[in-house]
Amino acid sequence: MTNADQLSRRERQIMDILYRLGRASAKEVMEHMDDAPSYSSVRTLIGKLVEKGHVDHTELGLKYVYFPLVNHDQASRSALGNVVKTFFEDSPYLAVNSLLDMSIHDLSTDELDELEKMIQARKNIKPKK
Amino acid sequence: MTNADQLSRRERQIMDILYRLGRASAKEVMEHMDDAPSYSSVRTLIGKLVEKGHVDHTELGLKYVYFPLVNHDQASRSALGNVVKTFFEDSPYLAVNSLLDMSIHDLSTDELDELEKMIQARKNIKPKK
DNA sequence: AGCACATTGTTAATAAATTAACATCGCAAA
DNA sequence: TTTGCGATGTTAATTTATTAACAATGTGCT
Repeated sequence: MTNADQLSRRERQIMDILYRLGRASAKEVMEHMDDAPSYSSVRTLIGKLVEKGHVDHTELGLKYVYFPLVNHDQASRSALGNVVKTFFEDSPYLAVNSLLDMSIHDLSTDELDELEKMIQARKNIKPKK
Repeated sequence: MTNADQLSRRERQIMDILYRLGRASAKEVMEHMDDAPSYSSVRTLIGKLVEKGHVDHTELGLKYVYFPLVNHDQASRSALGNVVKTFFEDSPYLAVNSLLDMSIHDLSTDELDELEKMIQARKNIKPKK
């Protein structure tokens, strides 16, 4: 899976919203676009995503509720991997480094503790040098 | 800086290559596109990026060498931030968590040690609860 | 000087994305 | 029932992206 994305700007924008929300109606998608075009346009775009197989929908009562077909976990790894490849020389270490750096104020001591435990656990799994 | 990106698929693709390489000639950019169009097309696209103010060039000897105008560090933070917002509920903790998870085999014990130290350093900076 | 080569500059045709008008359908309230 | 509302379905016009042909420039070699 290299990068045969092929998503246009608007399509990517909508996919991101769907990943953030999990699932959403066309109207909700529109409300989450800060530069939204008409409702009609949003529906056309979603329709294209459905055609391309990126999105499906269920009929919840009257309205359609759309959701991504590639699951959240897989998509997030892919997105993270791309950033690591593009900006961090393909080194997860450098990426984590930067992430810690830029979010020092957002991480609680509890979370830092958790991360430390997580790293220690990983060290134990790996062979000692 | 929300997301007034406005970059087309090809433009984004070229920007990513420039960020990976730091700087590159049109020819080099083309060689790094696995689905490259003609050399002529690549130059047109780069030209548009220059017009839009995303890229500049210096004349190195005969040829032009292009490079991103937004510096690597700033761009990487932005890209990482977007992924965190889209896929990790805006939580750096969850992102680091996932990054560690997906790259367990790529991290050396030395790197794990480094990360642990880094986290400990951050804990010391923060007030004890 | 004159030619080959590598590069940049200009322009235009084609394809795709974006936008949205208009039509339709189904439920629910009067 | 019929009217209105909230939604979906269809189609088309417009804008933007993508592609690339062709011209021009400039260097270095013979």
